[in-house]
Amino acid sequence: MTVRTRFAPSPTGYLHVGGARTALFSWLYARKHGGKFVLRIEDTDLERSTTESVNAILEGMTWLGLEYDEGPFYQTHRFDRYNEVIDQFLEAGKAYRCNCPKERLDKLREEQMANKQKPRYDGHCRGQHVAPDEPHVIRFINPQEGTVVFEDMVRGKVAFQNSELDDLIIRRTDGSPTYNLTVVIDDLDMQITHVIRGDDHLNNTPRQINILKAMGAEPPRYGHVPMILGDDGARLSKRHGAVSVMQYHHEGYLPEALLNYLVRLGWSHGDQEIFSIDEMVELFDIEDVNKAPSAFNTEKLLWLNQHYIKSDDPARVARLLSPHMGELGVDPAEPPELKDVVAMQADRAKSLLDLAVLCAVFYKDEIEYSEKGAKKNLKTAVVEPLNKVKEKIAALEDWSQENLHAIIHGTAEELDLKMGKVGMPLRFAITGGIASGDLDHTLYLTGKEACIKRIDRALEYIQQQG
RNA sequence: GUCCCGUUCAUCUAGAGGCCUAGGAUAUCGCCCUUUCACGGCGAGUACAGGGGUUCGACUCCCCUACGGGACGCCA
Repeated sequence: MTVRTRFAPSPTGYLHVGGARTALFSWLYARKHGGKFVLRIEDTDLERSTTESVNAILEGMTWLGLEYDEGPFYQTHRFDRYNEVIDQFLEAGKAYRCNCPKERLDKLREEQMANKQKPRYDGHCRGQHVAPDEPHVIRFINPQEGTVVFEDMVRGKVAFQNSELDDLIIRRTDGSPTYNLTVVIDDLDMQITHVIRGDDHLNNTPRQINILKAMGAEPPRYGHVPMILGDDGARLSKRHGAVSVMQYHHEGYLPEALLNYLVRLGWSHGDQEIFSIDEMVELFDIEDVNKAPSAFNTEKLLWLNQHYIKSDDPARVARLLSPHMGELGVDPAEPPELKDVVAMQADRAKSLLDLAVLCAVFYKDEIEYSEKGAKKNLKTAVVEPLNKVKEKIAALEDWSQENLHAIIHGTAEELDLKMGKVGMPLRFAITGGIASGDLDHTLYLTGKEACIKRIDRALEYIQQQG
């Protein structure tokens, strides 16, 4: 039997990190077992479903690289099939029409709550004859005795009393089928073998198993993964900041960093923190996922992002960085080569946004000084060393890091100054205070012409300050 | 309210009855490296929710309590 998993979001918003993690687990499970990963769009809620949301979800999956093998399938295209099953149920006496007015249902619920009972439909219309042409819903006849037991891949054995369940609606008054019915039919028709989903669905599982049994089918295996909480331990929501996967894209996160972070949330493999996609596929096991919800921690995500920024191929990082450079108004196509700048600057960036700022100075005509930095670094005392370095640079024919290194150190020696007295103002003159790598490396990438220009400008600035 | 589920450092986690003086990672702090900022290296503090059992022995098994989350919809 080939493994078939699925991701089945409802298109009522963007792809959020919780959904992304569930999708990742599902995808990993399929990949690990050489199976198929199916994407299904659960859009039976006509009111709230939008194509923008579908696109947003697709976009998020693509960015993360969670490619699906089949789909996307839309539930709205499958109404005939759902109705077929509902009609069969009706014929076989496994479902019935119900015309209980809302008022009756509300009252029932209130009474049950007052009696400290779980609110549930009382089966009032079970024996009644409701004519097909009057407004009605269809309810599934749920067994009222016995227990539904299943072995969940993450929770272990889970049992629900049938007496806790009621006759749920499977077709609305407007004729549209409802969630618990459609998932069951789809998972069956799409031959899903392993249903990996958020644990907010745990309570739906016994109902779905009962429907499946009524169809004479065997239930798939289930794995309910705990949800993700915000930093404060409360359910993740917009007030926690970025929740949408694409938001992370825009904020300069690498997809592999988010993936790595997400896979470690609720799952681990010994002491290992860094996982390539291949390692995830090889090592991940849904059975090892924790049962408890975990809190999303941006600090750790940031650490992983930095890790990938500094250890990925600089050429690749440069490609991802380019658009962000453009946003800062510089053109990274000009020399120096962006990948060289990235190679030098990557260590100090936690995001591509940071990195863009760090790299932009190498492409600007005019750099800005921070007031505090200028006050500290550009004093009359530094005029002499700056001038000297400038002269030597101007005379330098072979533009190499080694020669620049020699110039800087030579100047310090000649003037009998400590390295810092030469290096600090020089670095400030060249970068305007932006952190960068070795001074000679920084000068080298900045280029001869720009170096001279920037030193001149610093000297001018000092003169103006008097 | 009822049902279901969960609970190890601030956070993510290791732990399958003796390996635990509870390990790793992030964050924090300190030291080292260093022409800056980082990176890197080394080090520090911080946790088994509480109470009862079972056992020679419990973070690990059982029960109760507390706390947290989920579900209870003509949403998915």
